[in-house]
Parts: sequence; C-alpha cells; structure tokens
Amino acid sequence: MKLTHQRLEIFREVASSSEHPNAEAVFRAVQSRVPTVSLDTVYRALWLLTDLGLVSTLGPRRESVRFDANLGHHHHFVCVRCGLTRDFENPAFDALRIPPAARRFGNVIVAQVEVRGVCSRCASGKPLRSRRKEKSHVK
Amino acid sequence: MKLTHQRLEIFREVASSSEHPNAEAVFRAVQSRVPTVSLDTVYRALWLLTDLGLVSTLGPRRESVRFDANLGHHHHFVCVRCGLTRDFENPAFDALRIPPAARRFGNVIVAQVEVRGVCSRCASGKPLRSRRKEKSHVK
DNA sequence: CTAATTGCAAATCGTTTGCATGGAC
DNA sequence: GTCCATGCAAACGATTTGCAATTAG
Repeated sequence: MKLTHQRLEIFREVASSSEHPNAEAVFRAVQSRVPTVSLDTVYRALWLLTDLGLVSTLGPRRESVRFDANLGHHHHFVCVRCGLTRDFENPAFDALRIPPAARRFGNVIVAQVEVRGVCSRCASGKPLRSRRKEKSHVK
Repeated sequence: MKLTHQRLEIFREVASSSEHPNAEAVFRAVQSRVPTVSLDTVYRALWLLTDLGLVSTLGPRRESVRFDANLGHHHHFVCVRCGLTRDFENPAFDALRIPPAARRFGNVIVAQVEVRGVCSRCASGKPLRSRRKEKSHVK
C-alpha cells in the first residue's frame, strides 16, 4: 500500500483529534492543508486505517440504528467485524464506581461495558453480514 | 398518545428480540403479523418508544460513523441526547475481568466502559446538535 | 513502468418528511 | 367529531462505487 500525502494528513487529523470526528469533520480539517482532497478519499483512507488497526470506530459497526428494549442492567459483546451485538449480564459490571473523570462531562445515567471482539462466526471465516463490499485482503 | 395495534406489535417485537434489531428487521417481523405496516411507521414508533424510555438505541447516537485513533486503553462518556462522546481514563476499568458470559460469544479484544448520560451542555438546555428535527415535547 | 490511489459524479442505502386518509378516543 | 397515527411517495443525508486520470514505488 502506498503512503500518500492525503493518507498521511488524514491519519494525522484523526490521531490529533480528541473529539471522535466523523468523516466530514476530518475532511474539512484536512482540506485546509490539502485543498484537493475529496470526501471519498477521506472515507477510503479512514476505513483502510481501520482495517490496519490504526484507527477504530465508535460503538457497534455502523449499518443502521439498532434498538434495545432490555431495560435492565446489561452489557454488550460487539463483534468488530460484523457488528453482531449480544447482551450478557454481570453483577460486577453493574456495580462499577463511576470516576470523576467521567462524571465531569455531565449527568450519568448508566455505565455499560462494551466487550469488543470477533464473534465465533466471523472467526471461523463465514461472516453472516460482512462490513461493506469487504475490501477482503489487506496486503 | 394512542395505543395502536401497530405500536403494540412493534414494541412486542423489540422487547422479545435479543438481537438488537434494526428498523428493517423489526419491520419484517411485524409485517408477518400486521401485513399493512409500513417501514416509516416502524421508525416513528421506535423513536417514540425511545423518547418514552421504553427502548434505547445501541452505542452513541447515530448520525454518521465516528473514528477514534486513541489506541491506548480508554473509556467513553456518551451523551444520549446529542451524541457527544469524550474519552476518559481509568485504571480500574482497564483491568476489568471479562466473564465467561461474554467470552462465549467470541475472541475478546478489549473491554471498554461506556458511561451514558446527559452532557452539561444538553442539561443546560442548549444542545449543539440535537437528534433529528426534535419531536420536541413528548406529551 | 505498473499497479495502486485519487477525484469526480452518479448510485445506494438508511432514514425522514409532507400530505391526505383512516382510526382512536 | 377531532386530532393523532398511518401509509405512501418523494426528499435527504451519509456513504459507496465505477471510471478515467494521476502518482508512488
């Protein structure tokens, strides 16, 4: 894979931001330094970096909004490949003491643990629904 | 607010599913029982239920994918109103022991705590970016 | 030189909205 | 009867894709 000017700047931007920018935000920021970049290049670079493990996305893999009617305390296992999300319970996690570092941002409602990993199905090579057209192999 | 047949079925569906269905999935399931429902009714009902607190959405409020290049251990504070997401660190959270109940779903990579709440800005009534056209008041 | 990458424009997909009809209260 | 909820179709916004031109290695 090639180390292009735009890729470098795009990575710099995400790496230096602490606000979890979306593609649009990265695009605008990078644009001021590399006036010719296009939004789709930003998307492509961001996903490439994600595949390389240099960047990650927030929450479950984005496909569509997913709803949850489990109102009791529970936690999630999220597959970073296919987005599969499953609940599990754990008393110890329910009792987490929220640190001031988190409280300072606002009024806390609940704390949930998100266990990220690769689900058995994806690990065995037959993902149900893979992310996008699957860039397949990362050389 | 009215208790309609479709709303009831839609709620039943989310409540009985443990797979965190997206609107489309709920739609298909409900459709088999209420052949006339439309996808947009499902969306409207789902958001209504969310506003009522009977249902919640997974992860940070969804608008667009957000990237994160913070590769060190860290956790998130997520505002359920506007989606603001901020990192914070906490050694105790970094050391969480993952229970078998979570391991059984696949290979665990990392566990992060997601502290959900209402950020100071939203709490003070001046959200930066509110979710959708803001149904405003829930009667 | 050659394959990978870019930029552009058009295509897609998930989700929302305007509007007229139908149904709950 | 009145107003809210529904279904439809069109509108939207975010993201992806095909393709020809460009560039890194």
